[in-house]
Amino acid sequence: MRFTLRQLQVFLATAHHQNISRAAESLAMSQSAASGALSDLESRYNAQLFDRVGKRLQLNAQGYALRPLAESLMDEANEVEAVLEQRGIAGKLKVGATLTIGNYIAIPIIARFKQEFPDVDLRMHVANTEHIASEVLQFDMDIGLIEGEYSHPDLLVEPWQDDELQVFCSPNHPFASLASLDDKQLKSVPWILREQGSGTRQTFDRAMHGLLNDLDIHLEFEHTEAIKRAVEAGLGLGCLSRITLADAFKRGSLVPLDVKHRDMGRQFYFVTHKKKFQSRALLSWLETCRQLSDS
Amino acid sequence: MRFTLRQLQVFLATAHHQNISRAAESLAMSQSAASGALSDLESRYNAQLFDRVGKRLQLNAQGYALRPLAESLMDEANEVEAVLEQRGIAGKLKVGATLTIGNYIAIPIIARFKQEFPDVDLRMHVANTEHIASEVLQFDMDIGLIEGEYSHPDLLVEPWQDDELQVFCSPNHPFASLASLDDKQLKSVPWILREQGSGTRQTFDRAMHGLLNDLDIHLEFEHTEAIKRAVEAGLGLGCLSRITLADAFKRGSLVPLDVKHRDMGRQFYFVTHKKKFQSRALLSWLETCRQLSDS
DNA sequence: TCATATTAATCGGAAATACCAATATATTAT
DNA sequence: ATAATATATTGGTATTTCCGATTAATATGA
Repeated sequence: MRFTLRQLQVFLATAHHQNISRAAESLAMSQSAASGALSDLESRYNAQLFDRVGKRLQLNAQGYALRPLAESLMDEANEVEAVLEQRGIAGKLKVGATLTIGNYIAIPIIARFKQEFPDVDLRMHVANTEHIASEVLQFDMDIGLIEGEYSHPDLLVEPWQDDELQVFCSPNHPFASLASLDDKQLKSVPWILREQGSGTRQTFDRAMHGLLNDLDIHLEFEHTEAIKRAVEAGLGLGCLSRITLADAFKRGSLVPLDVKHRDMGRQFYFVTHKKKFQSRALLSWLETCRQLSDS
Repeated sequence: MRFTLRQLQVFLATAHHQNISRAAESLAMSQSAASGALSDLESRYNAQLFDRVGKRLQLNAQGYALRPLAESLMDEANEVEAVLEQRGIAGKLKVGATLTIGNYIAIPIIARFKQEFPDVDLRMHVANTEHIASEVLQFDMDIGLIEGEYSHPDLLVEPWQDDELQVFCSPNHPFASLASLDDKQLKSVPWILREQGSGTRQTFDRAMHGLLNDLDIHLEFEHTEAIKRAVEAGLGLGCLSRITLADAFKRGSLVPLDVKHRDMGRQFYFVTHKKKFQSRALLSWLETCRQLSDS
């Protein structure tokens, strides 16, 4: 073995920041040491990991090939260190989730996980599917919990649990007492929906296929609470994941509506990087997720 | 990261040899350096990896927990180095196989594999199922190809391909012309079989369940060729994997016999260590195995 | 366009580390 | 008890790592 873990750390930090100085800073070492470590790694193997265009460090093909392996190696080195330090399951775990999942489903999971594994430094970041996928790809996030379908050669996308959208209105709405709605009725009223690009909207659009151009999309919000309040105020019909509506239905502040011949089903997925080492913290997180969605 | 790859190498070599001096020798370093590296690793983390009983170094609980992770880490470090050196798929691959598999099935696989991946240093070691499993457990072997069922919490045993045993006799034997044999006939003649403990014998015993005590086991050999020659000489009936008999049947030097109500089916398995890093060489080997057993 | 800021690479020296040979110490075998 | 075998320790040397300072090259902005 003619490289050191330190050199790999420098390589990874540099790939991350695309900047030696900030990489050095993040590793609490001098810029010269980082520069030296990197060029040492390269010259030892007669390899170019970065293309130096001016003072810019651009990861090249070989560096690109190295990155996932190096990342995985460092994760594993952390596990080794955990055993050496006789720590239990500990470490950092960066989880990304979409709005619906992060605000509703993830909350009880986080509670349970923190209780079972208090030594894991868990960070949850809420963003849209695409953003989460790209962070997982960049190794900036350990796992993503997403709604929309997403596929990429380097990503492992695993179905996790089923979900269904639910059309709803205020109790005072004329539709509130109807047994079910047909296409004509759907076209006759204003809608209040999540914005384009969200997983919820994606599913809605698919479910309303063929009808989409005729629908009156009155308002778009980026948050489920805003939509619920707008619908409550009688501004129109809404369509959101059942999970976000359970409370409102129980209280009677909103009313579920049955829609004919429209499939509102969808799935939530785990998304991870294929080349990433599966740390014990990550495996425990997955385990906790699965346990709580079975019950 | 407060440990080095070198220290981990020393740890692993010591765990392997249970002896610092030979570990040092295998790493081409002095005994004192190895001793120093190991005690450095231990003192840095205030950890005991080995119990020093007299001059014996006995891996203890913590060391035992560390070993699979460390082993996996080093394997992955080798992959990293392969990328740095811009090698293709290369490295060492130690394959263990039982007699039947090693001498018959593995030959064409090895030929194909060497042709496709000439840079992999492939070593095949033939031994019985139990021995192979224990070497895989000790990380002395990357993968085992076994016949018998075998289970262990740290081992991953994956079904690979089907096989069937075949009863056979010499062309001059009175049974040669019979359409099929019943239990009474099976009991009336001497048998020439593989020895107790072999996978082939294990399957035979299971197939002959209820009849076993009444069978006349005339001879036991450790090699299939010996059994075939003895049966050819008219010394009795044999029972071996079909694969080892195809040639003899084609030449007419041996004759297959049909046996009623006896299930001679069995399976071959891949066996690997759960915690082991799957190197590209190993994955390629598995791929080659699967390709050739499909066709 | 020219000055200023930013950044990567390089150099010299200090500190830390890895290594070896020799030696001391401990255990097993005869 | 003695020889043989192993591990740990010590002292000394070579190597490596790192920092601060400097230099060279590139962006930024007036």
